[in-house]
Order: sequence, then structure tokens, then C-alpha cells
Amino acid sequence: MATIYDVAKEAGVSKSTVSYVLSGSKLIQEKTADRVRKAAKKIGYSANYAAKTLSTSKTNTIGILAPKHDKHFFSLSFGAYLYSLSQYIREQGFDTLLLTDDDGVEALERTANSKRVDGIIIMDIRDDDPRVKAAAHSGIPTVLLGKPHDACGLDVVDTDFGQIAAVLVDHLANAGHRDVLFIGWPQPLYDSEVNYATRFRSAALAEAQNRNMRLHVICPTSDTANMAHELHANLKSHPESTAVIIHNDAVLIGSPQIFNRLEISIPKDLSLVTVIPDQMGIGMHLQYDAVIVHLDEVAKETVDMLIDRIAHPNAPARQRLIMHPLSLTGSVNNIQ
Amino acid sequence: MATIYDVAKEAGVSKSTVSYVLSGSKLIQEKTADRVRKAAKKIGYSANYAAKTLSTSKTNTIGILAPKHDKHFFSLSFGAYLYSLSQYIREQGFDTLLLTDDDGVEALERTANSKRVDGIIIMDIRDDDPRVKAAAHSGIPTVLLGKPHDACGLDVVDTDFGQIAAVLVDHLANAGHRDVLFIGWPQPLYDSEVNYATRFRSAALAEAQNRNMRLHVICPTSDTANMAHELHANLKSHPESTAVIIHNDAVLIGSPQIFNRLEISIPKDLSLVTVIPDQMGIGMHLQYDAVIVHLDEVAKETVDMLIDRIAHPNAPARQRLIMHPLSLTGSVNNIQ
DNA sequence: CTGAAAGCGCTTACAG
DNA sequence: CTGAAAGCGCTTACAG
Repeated sequence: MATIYDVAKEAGVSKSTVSYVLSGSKLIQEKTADRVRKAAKKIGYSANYAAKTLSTSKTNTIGILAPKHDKHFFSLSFGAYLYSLSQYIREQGFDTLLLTDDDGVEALERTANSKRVDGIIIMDIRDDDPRVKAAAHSGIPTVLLGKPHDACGLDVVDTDFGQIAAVLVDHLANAGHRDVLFIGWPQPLYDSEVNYATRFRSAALAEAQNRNMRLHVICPTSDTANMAHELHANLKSHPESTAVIIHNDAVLIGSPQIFNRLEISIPKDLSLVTVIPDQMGIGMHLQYDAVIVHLDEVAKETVDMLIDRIAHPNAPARQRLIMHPLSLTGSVNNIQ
Repeated sequence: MATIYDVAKEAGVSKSTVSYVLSGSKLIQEKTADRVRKAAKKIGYSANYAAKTLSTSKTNTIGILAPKHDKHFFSLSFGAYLYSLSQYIREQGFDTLLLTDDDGVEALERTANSKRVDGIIIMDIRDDDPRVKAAAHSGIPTVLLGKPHDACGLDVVDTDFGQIAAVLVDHLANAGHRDVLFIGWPQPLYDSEVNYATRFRSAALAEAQNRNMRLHVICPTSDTANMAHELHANLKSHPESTAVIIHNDAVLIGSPQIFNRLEISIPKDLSLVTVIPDQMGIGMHLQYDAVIVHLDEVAKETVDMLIDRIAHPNAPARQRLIMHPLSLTGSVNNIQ
């Protein structure tokens, strides 16, 4: 409602002076500045966002392109990722525009062309993701949260799921495990080439081969009631298995009960390693040897890199894969 | 990059004509209009958001004020709610500004005063929520997603958790159950007066009294590994209980395994009713008698009401509590 | 140290 | 049926 002109009138100065005082872009005599600040507060003035943006061509807004969710798979950690990102974006003085359009490419172009945001974060990158090309082509500063086959010259940040998989496999190998069950995501997630899933699985398989281990891969259905049966069946068909790697949040949450039910004691009967975002893990109090993904760190790296890219559009592209610590709580038995 | 002026030059008309054609706010001769559209497409023109907003004072953006999440309780359904809201907001031609600031009041005032959004949705309303007063005072069109003690004349939309609780209690009462365990949220959630928690619990207690039932309320810790023990202990201390009501997403997800472990068969040994958002329930394939919260419907009602409020700032305030159907899958045993 | 004025890129009465 | 011009509310070189 109140404009800069109202403040100027109230303080008995010009619009320019008000602008200079409030933005601090020019030093104004303290006496005058004080009058202006008091007037602004009295009127409850706050700069009109559109006017400021038009005049500076800085939107102070970052767009987050969310993954498309289908009815049959809803990521439990989506909210946690989004929340961390948005929190840190705000800390850096930006706002978050949440883009959930079915057609990510359309959303991206619309947003970029209308100068709606200063930069964009694309979540849940797939191996071959059309949004990557669209972003590169639009020229908008972009950070990919995930590592596609071809980044098209864009910046990449992600948890290093490949290395995590290797670390978990090594951890088991070092403890003497030779036959390991791998409980992954439902098959459709691999089919869609969501990159954290495929990368983790191939690295686990590769490292298992290196270490001369047998990895028995299971892609469970998303049917909670059947998880115990499935696991039971798989343990039965691989009775030689002494350990299990879980890369699936939903299974993980239900896992303590699954094992209880099957009267499997961790780690006495079965060793277990996993990976989980900290926010979920803390809430669940899970007591497993696990790589804990620090969401705040992922968010910070992602946003920092984007802000840097906004400031330096022509700097060389960077790629940052974040490793998180393996935290040991005793769910792996040494069987050597 | 390209402005309306570039399009005008390309099409050989004036800026006004371009604007009229593209917005459709005035009929322009088809021959001319066609030339303009072709020119716009050729140049890849898309109206500058800030300029359009400044000139129309319509932001076409809706702000969502997210609940503050602490480290110890992360709502599993937060992402699902947000996603549904954002999807429907987009369908209505708006974009979503996600506000996750620690100080909701500050975020609200900043956003409202700078004319950053056309309206605001406030999530996870508490019984006595300072954001409600702040929103009412700022005058920005607002819909509360949740029902505070005093709505301060603002619109309210929510799932009718009170009625749901009553329906679930009645369902058990009609089947002859007299002693029922109530598994709610961790105590801190009730302490913070988050309104869906308190409303559900008091309604359940009230209806139980009506129906002459005994309701044994349990607030579990958030420790997954202990859930089975806790439940076991509570069943032991209330051996007369023949049914259980679960109002806690995390417990619900793990529940099939908990019961398996305790060798409790549903509904033979214990009847069970619950309430769950559809997106989570579908993913989990939970087979319980439950009130399924249709997130899309909640999102639609919320956003429709807000858009209506934006169009009619002075219309009388409305309050809409949404009932969802009880879906029966046979988890309640008739013991009469 | 402060102010008058141009400009950001749109929309929309108004005039022709 | 189309165009010239004012205006939205800021910022910022430029002048005094």
C-alpha cells in the first residue's frame, strides 16, 4: 500500500534519498537517514517486490523443480529435502518458488523466459533427463541435484551414492561377509533411471565383484504388509546370506519390525547396513551402521553453488559429489 | 531478453497491439493477431514477470507458509500435502512460493507488505497460533489449513479430524468393542497444540464417553525400534482391549510388522482402525478399515477458497471441514 | 549531501 | 481496428 513516495513525504525528503537510505547503496547523512527510517517504520513501508525486481532485474528467488510423483511411489524424503533447501535458500536472502508441473521442461522454460527466478535447482535427475537440455538451452543458472549421463555443461551437486554403496559393501566385506542381500527400490524407479537409485546399485554390484562377494539384488513391491514375507522368502532362497544392504526408505522404516517378526536378531543373525537422510533417521531412532545423508550439507552445497553460478554465469562448470560419514552402531557382525 | 518492443518491431505493429493480442484483452484483427503471434514465437517471447506484475498488481502467486519442523519430529506427510497443494495451485494458473522461515510471523509480514503474493495458505495451524493474528492484521487474503480457537475472521479449510475420530470410534462401538487403545502422536506434538492432533484426540475421547467405551490413550516415543515393545506393554496393561485406533503415520507404516512380531492377527486378535493420507496409504498398500484423507480434495478446497477470497476480499468468512469416506477392508471384528 | 529525471517492461484508458 | 502515452513503484547515473 505505502510507497516510497509516502515515506519521502513523511520524512520531508525525496524518493531517491529514501531509496538510498533503505538500500544502503549510498551514504546519507545520519540525521536524514534516521528521519527516513522512522518514517518508513511508522508507515509500515516495505518495498514493492515487482517494482524492485523490474528495476534491478534481480528476482531474489530460486526455483526448485520438483520430481514428478506418480500415484504408486511417493518419496518419503521429498519433503525433508525440500524443507532443507528452502530453509537455506531463505538464509541466503532468497525466496523459494516451488515448481511441481507435470511437464518439467515446460515449467522450466516458462519460468526462465519470464525472468521469474535468478536460478533453478532441478531435483531427482534421471540418467537421461530432458530437463537438463532445456535448462542448458535456456541459459538460466542451474544446479542439477543428481548426476545425469550428460550434464550439458551445467553444475552438479549430489550425495555420492556410488561411493556410499562402495563404502557399505566394503564395510561388510571387511567383516568377512561374502553373501549379501541387496534390498533396493521398487523396479519402476530403476526403470525410470532415477539416478540415485541406479548409481547406488551399479556401484554396489561393482564393488561386490571387486571384493569377491555375491550380491543378491531384490526389488521389493511397495506393499508394506508383504515386506516381511518377501524378505523371508529371499532369505530362504539365499540361506548363505549373512548380511543385508537396504537402499529403500519405506523398507527401512518397517525393518525393525520385519526382523522382529522373523525372529532375526541384528547383528547376531544378520548384519545390516543402510543409507538414510538424517532428518528421517533421527525421527526413527534407527540403530544401524549407516551412511547418514546430511540434508543440510547437501542443501548448503547446492544453494551455494547456484548462488555462485548466478554471480559468475561464465565460470567453468563444477561437479560436487558429497560423501557423508559412515556411522557405526554395531549392526555388523565380524564373522571372520 | 526479448521484450514486447522486439515483438512489435518484428510484427510491424505497436507495443499495445502486441499486448492486446497476447493477453486477449482486446480483439485484434485476425490477420494482425496472427502476425504478432508468429513474431512472438519466432523470438521466443515471454512476458517479463516483474513488469507484468507491477503493471497489473496481480502476482499470480500463492504463498504457502510451511510448519516449522524441529529435529525430533519430521512429518512424513508434509511433502505429500505440499505437493498436492502446489499441483493444484499450478492448475489454477498460479505459482507457489514456499515459505519455511523459522519465524512464520516475520515471513508473513514480509511477504504481504511487499506484495509478493496474492494470497497465503498457512499450514499446520495450532490452537493459538500467532500467524493467524498476523495474517488477519496484514489484510492479505488467507486460508488457514487447520482450525484455530480464534480464526480472526479468516477462512478455514481442514479435514474434519473431529468427525473422523467420532466415526472411527463409532465403527468400533457398533462392532461391540468396549475397551480400545488409542495410539496417538508423540507428546510434544500435543503440547504444541497442533490442531489436527488435539482435535482428533478430544473428539475420540468425547465420542468414546458417549458410547460408553473406555479409551486408553498412548503417546508413543518416536523410536521405531521400541514401537513393538511399547505396544506390547500397553496391550498387556490393558488386556481387556479388543481394538486399537492409530493416529500416527510413522507407527502406522511399521504396524504390520509390529503385529506380526507380537503374533497378533488383525482382526482376529485385535481390531484396528486408522486415518491416513491417500498418497501414503496407496504406496503402503495398508489393509485397514480407515478414513482415507484425499489430499487432492483438501488441496482443491483450500486453493479454491483462497482464489475466491482473492476475488472477493470482503465476502463473509467461511469454514469448511472436509469429511472423507470410511473405507472398509475387514480389519474390524464384530464381537457382539 | 540531496534531488530531478530517466528507465526497467509491461497494461490500459483514451484518442484517432 | 490500431497506436501514442501515461502509469505501476522502484533504482541509479547524473547534476547541482
